Amino acid sequence: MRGGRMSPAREISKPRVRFAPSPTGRLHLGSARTALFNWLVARGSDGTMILRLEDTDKERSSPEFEHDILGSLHWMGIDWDEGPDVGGDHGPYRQSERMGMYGEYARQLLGQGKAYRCYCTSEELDARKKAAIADGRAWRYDRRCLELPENERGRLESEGVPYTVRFKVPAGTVTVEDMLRGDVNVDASEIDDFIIVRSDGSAGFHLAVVIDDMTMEVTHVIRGDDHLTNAVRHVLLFEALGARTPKFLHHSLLMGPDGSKLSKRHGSTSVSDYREKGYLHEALANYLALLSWSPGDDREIFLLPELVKEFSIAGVSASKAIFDFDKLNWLNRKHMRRLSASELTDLVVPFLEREGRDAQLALPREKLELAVESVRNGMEVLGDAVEPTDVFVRPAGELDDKARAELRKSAELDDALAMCAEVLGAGPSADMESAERMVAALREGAKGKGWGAKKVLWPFRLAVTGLTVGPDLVYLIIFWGPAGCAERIDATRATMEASGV
RNA sequence: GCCCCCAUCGUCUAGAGGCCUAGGAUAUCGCCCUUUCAAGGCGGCGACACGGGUUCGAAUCCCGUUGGGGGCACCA
Repeated sequence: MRGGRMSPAREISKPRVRFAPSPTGRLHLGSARTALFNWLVARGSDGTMILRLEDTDKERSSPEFEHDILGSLHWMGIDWDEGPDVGGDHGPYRQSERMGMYGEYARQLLGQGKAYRCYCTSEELDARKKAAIADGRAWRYDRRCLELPENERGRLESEGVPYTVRFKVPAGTVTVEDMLRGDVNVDASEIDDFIIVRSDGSAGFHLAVVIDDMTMEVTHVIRGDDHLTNAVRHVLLFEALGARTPKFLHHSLLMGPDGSKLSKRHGSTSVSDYREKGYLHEALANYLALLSWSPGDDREIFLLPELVKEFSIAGVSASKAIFDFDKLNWLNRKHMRRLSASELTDLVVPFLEREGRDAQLALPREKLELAVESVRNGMEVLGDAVEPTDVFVRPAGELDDKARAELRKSAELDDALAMCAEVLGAGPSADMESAERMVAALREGAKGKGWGAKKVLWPFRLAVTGLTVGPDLVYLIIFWGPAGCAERIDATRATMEASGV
């Protein structure tokens, strides 16, 4: 928490914040974190959350991605008060629908001499840039079109040569007031005259963002560190437009395990990937919040409402955040543990469906819940319930090789299994308590013979399930019932005899 | 290359000049529990990047170095 200690989120009075993704891909984990920070600030201080789609890049934007972004946000529990789907007083909320507005402001800047037309083509620019770099000079736009002779300008205009509009960066020092990093000062000479209107007449990113933030009355711009230098341009634009500059907070970027910006080569990076993998939305949101934010004490498990209550900008760190898959897994476990058997089962069912586990799905609901419950502490993600619950739909008497070998090794197998049959015969009921009593009785029985408990319990597992690994014995007893278990043991014996033991 | 940001265990972090022999979590290792796999309990390993200041005293403040990251598009 080096960067700065500003007022807690709830001390900000009615902020208007926005999350402004561009629909050029599925919602990235890093963007989700940005959205979460914005949302926490809004919800923690009676503010307004705005969702704005920055879809000015027609080539790369798609409705499919837009759908994924809204869906992923909703899944995480993030909502908004104004946005493309819910409307609001400052709409429209898609930049593609705001183009007319940008044109007006661009004309205003042009009229005031704060911007100028540039007739340089991309090719010319490219060539001059290459030349500059070859000469070892830093390349910045050379202002050729700002200094165009009048007659030349007139000729180009009358010929209708396409042009871009560039912002005329004034000399001086620009200060970005960042809530996390303090004042960031940059000399304007570092910034070249950037393009605010493209040659096709559409607004560029910087113009669109600033006009939107201005007209949407955004008070706090919370976004990634990668925009810190852009903020310099934005401050310049706000000033040129005579608008109040919002407060900024540039949080650190999400990195992969190797320390570079989290990207596909580190594995899955979209929220929907994690949803599909079987992570709980509570766990993902919790984890994302914990990257760069800390409550200041040892607590780590938070539900969204608790996060809203606890989150404060003062607890946000300015340093890098590496995405740690292990810790996410741990948090997912923690959050799964809070779920009831019924809730967990609801979440597991789609995974059983996806894997075509018809047999499990055909189970009566309470049996399925029991099966899921019995394997829950082995689960890291929801999909982990699929394979381990197979044990409950195995045919009786079917042995895998390891189980068969273990059974053969057992010296007093017949005695042990006879004891199992006896104990199982003692009770028809199949609740947790009586199942525990039966296991206890098996232990007692073993003790009575001077054996360790394993001598009886191990063959019990092997004979009932035909496998060497599986859920706790009490679950087996409840699932099949004492009589069912006894039958399965008999079936295993028959198998053993048939194979000549 | 230029500009900007960042710097505590492998990772996420606590730390607001003396509460620091630097705390927690995760990962890892070991032990315990134990019918299997886990889970759980207990314990171990493990960090203030470096160098200068300021100060009675620095992980904390300042400067420099190094390292990492970001930006320098008619992408956002």
